[in-house]
Amino acid sequence: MAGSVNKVILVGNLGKDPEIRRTQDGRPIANLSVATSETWRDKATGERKEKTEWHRVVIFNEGLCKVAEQYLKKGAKIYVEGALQTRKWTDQSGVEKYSTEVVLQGFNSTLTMLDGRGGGGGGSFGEEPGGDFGSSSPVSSAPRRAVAAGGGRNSDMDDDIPF
Amino acid sequence: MAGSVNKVILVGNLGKDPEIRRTQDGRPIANLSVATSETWRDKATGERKEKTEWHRVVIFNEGLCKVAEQYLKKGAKIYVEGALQTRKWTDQSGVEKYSTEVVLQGFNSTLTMLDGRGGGGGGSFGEEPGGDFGSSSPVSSAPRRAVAAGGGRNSDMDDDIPF
Amino acid sequence: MAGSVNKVILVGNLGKDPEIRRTQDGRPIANLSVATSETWRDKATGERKEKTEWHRVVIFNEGLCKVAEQYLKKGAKIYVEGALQTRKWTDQSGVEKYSTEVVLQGFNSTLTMLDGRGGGGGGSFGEEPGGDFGSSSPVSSAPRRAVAAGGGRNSDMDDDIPF
Amino acid sequence: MAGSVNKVILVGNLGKDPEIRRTQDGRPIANLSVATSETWRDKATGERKEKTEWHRVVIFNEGLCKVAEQYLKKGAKIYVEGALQTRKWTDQSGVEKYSTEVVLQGFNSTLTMLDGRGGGGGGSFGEEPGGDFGSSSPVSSAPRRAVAAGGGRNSDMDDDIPF
DNA sequence: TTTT
DNA sequence: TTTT
Repeated sequence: MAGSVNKVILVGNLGKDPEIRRTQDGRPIANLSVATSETWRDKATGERKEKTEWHRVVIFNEGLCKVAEQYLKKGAKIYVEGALQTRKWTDQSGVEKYSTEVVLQGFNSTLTMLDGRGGGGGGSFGEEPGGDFGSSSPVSSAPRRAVAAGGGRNSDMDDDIPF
Repeated sequence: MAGSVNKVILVGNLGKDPEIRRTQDGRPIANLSVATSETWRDKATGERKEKTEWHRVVIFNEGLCKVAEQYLKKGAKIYVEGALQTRKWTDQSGVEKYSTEVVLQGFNSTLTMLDGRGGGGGGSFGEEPGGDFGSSSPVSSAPRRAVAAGGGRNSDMDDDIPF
Repeated sequence: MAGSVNKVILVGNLGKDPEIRRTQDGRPIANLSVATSETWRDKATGERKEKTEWHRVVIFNEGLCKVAEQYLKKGAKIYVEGALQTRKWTDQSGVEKYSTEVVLQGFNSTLTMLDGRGGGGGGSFGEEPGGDFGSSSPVSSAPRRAVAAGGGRNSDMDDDIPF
Repeated sequence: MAGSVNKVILVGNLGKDPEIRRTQDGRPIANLSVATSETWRDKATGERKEKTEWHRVVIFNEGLCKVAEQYLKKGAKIYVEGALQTRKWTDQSGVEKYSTEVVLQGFNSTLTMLDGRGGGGGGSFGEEPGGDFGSSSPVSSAPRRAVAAGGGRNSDMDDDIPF
């Protein structure tokens, strides 16, 4: 079917370090466990409640895998944007299982660090038009939007807020 | 954990009519099967390819359940916004299974019809502050944003586009 | 600042046909007027109200410009995903003005047709890794996610959906 | 028009402390200046570039205004979800101007703190079904999704995560 | 099971 | 397993 959208947006924390493995032909795949949670106060008891949801995030994008490997650690807060995908597999006892994952692959995926853990402050990454991240400067090399537009903009935060 | 976001946005088509059931205390729950798909052309063969992903959408919100029951049919195109939730259950053979669903429940859920099937054109619905949809006019009664702002706006589409 | 997200998602209708112009070096730019609207029932009077918001959408992405030019018409319903950008300009009387637009440019932009107007049904498009859309088959050539990837994944959709 | 979506998602930092004012009838309105930025490396020169975009965010929701007033400070990193709205006004010289803002109002707006500045760690807030935030415990009282709902769902998170 |  |  044409005309559809499949998008997941998460802001959460890593429950453990990223796990990186490789396909037979050498492409990296990163797996993240991301926790999001809700807190609320029970109306009846007044008690504070919390529920955590765990998300399996799978990164096929090579550049984003590098970012995950180099910069993400257990506890890191991230923003991820990907697509829902349910995968069927058979466990060792021959039982069919399904696993639903948030897949980062292709043009409309994003991974952004929201804290400075692991040294260096947050960074934002997405699939770039021409390939993967340059090895020389993986954090900042992402040639995102051709931002040439709007010449003369000042990015100093303290003295140039237009409103 | 505080400071997290768990959001799914889908635009897709219903694979079958909504299924409505009720909890023991009478609250409705609607289940939708929503298809999204990707199409692309195989680089090697030039062949046109397509992959469909099926999403289980569960609506706990009473007003949105009514909308689903009354207006949605197999084939309908919808926009849904909800949260990811993975649920554990045990099948009849005692095997533990997990099911991941897109849950519409609470303040930040939306269901919008994008075509006119079932009679009546698209409509947009979200959880309203004060409760469920009024029974008298379920489609249009949603008191959404207090739109009083911006007085004097003209909603004619043909003669009042400001740019 | 690193670690930021700037995203706009609209589902709305075109108020007029797309306007295509070209930069001095020949790159196309498409301008769309997209209407979104809210309807609600006034709590006091019970009156049905509606407010329409108009959005200026600017497409710098060459492939999406082609799509806009060839497939979009006044009245078409679309899904767009882009970024907010405010631009400063000076009118003929020398008065400084600001214009805020939804910009589709770069990797994280999407344009999807949600109806079949203009002949051909909905279609989904995004910036592809390697460049612009192939001229031979602009609609379907978008090599989106390499969906075969992920070794062992089964993309048959007819016989193994879990619900 | 029915069947539309108008959504803005930002992750960015406050350029200055929130500005709170009140309507004549005493309802609070908070204005935030939120910066998002893009960084990239110039392909020709190899130079590191950055462009900052400033967003005017206006909060009409009373509970979220309280949160802004009490917890947000210049520099704070936040997640906001709202709708685009363009407002027309006339300046002191009688010149008509337009201002486009991200409006948080009504059911589908969210404000989440992503760092602990100002004392207290991140927190997540949205419009709750029944009214504004309780004054006794503004941070944690948000009765978000009634998470206990969904009979038979297991919300224990420590021992049954599938990955 | 949808849709194109 | 995270985080508060």
